[in-house]
Amino acid sequence: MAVKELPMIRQRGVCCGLPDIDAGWAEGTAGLMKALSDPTRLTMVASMWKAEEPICICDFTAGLELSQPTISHHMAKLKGVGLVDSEKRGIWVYYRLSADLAPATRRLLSQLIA
Amino acid sequence: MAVKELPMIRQRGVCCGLPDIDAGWAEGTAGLMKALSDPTRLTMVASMWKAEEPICICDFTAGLELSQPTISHHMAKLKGVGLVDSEKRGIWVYYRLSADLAPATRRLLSQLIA
DNA sequence: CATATCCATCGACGATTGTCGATGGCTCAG
DNA sequence: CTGAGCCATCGACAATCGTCGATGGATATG
Repeated sequence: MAVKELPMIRQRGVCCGLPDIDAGWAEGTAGLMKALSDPTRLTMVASMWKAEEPICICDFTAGLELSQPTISHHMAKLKGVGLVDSEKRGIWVYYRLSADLAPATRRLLSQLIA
Repeated sequence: MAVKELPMIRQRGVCCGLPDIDAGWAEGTAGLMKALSDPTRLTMVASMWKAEEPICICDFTAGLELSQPTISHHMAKLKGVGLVDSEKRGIWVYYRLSADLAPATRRLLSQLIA
């Protein structure tokens, strides 16, 4: 990321071009970022990442200081962007990071979760 | 990320523990994610990343189909989390990715922007 | 069956967000 | 000085978000 000099000459009312940024990429990536933009959801994702085994919703409800509907709501958002998979076992529902995460997403998480 | 087996036995009303996730990390990282959770801001960041030279606000206003106050508003958010630096030059204001981004943040962006 | 636990969904609420038009401060050209 | 262009800030608005209590379905126990 070498930083070039500022352009010296510029006429009023005349703007230069921007690099081409794919709108689909921006939309999709923003969706993923939005899913990760809440401390609670980030904590859940990091927990599943570090635990490397499925975690029961009841454990999140007990561990984080939030109501059960709120936990469910956050988990639904993570599921909505395909970050997690769920598995029902008896009366419990276990969540884990999706088995088929895109490699880029996996690298992103490994970068994110120290 | 080997996925272990589900716990077989579990008593009703008894929950296991969660991995320890630092609350400060969650809060801070969520803030960064929130800054990147909008397609417009993501496009701006990617533009500055790829251009490797400062970009004038007027170029964003011309290139993205949004009003000038909206562009300014988004840029202010990016500046708020320390992602960008600004430099006034005549009647123009140029923005670039912050010169002293945390290495982890830089790696994150390089991972994000294909 | 009756009861208790776990969980998702619904409906509601205040808070935050993305967007815009209007305004005013700078800065340069004439 | 005057006018015009660039930009940040303000005030407003609809939309979304995070949170909760209430409800109901599913499942296991007795």
